[in-house]
Amino acid sequence: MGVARKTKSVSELLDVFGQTDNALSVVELVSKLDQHMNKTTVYRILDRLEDGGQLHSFIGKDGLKWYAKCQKCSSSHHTDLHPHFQCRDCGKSECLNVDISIPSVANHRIDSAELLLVGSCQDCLNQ
Amino acid sequence: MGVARKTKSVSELLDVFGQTDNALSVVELVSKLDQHMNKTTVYRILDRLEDGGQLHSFIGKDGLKWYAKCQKCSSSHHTDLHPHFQCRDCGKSECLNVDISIPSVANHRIDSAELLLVGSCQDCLNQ
DNA sequence: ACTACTTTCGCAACTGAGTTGCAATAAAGA
DNA sequence: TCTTTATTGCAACTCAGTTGCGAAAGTAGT
Repeated sequence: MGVARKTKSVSELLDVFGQTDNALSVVELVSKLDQHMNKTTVYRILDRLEDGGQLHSFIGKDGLKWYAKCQKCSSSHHTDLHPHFQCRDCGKSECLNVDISIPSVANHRIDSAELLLVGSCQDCLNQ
Repeated sequence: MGVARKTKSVSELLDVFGQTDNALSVVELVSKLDQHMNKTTVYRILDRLEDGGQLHSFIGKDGLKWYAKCQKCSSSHHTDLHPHFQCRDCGKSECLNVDISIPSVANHRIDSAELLLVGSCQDCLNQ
């Protein structure tokens, strides 16, 4: 389905994603939008935006959920297969513009893959 | 540090891992060992075993933590870098004996990587 | 075996991310 | 404007994982 109605909450959330190229954790979004909407609403809108192909999500190294804008994703399937990077120092995550190859595995059907790289980002290396 | 004392609980937990080559979710372990030890104990022993290099862990597609036996891991760093597979039908996870190449990323220092493949396992394909 | 020391365990209470049900609200089309 | 239906807020809940502390059990020394 995705988003059916352009509500104020939806545009506010999209605005936040429009202001950055980084991925955003749900926790961060909920607290950033705390004055504007309920956390349940944040969760539900993120769901719908992912459903509609505007956002994609991944699980960070600590098990928390992150969302980022889609570049080449479609609602049917996410063609924009790319790794994600998470900085162990500052915690920020980002999408990487790198192609990855998914190994084929005997006797398994692979539907999707998620590669998470953990290390130090540029900002944290320079200090 | 790892495990300093060979307690009954530690050997029971290692026994469970000895009986399978699959990865085991913490949730599964806690419920399987429910009659034998407290869940806090399970969490703490798993921590110590990972610390000592006997087990390694990864985060499943739903954000839950999984553990598996180490083959070539050391306590200093896990040299046995391999992807993990999780079946979207039955939920089971396993370590894959496949080498993966970690892309290098400009202006980032990569310390570790985690590749999770999601799809259908052999058992679920055959039914 | 006994003692002393230190790690480990159980318990109970807690934290925090994510979910659910339902009544109230607000888009969008007629 | 009216009606329909998606969306929102709220409050309560679920459940994985954590914490503090007193009790129990390894381990080393004698």
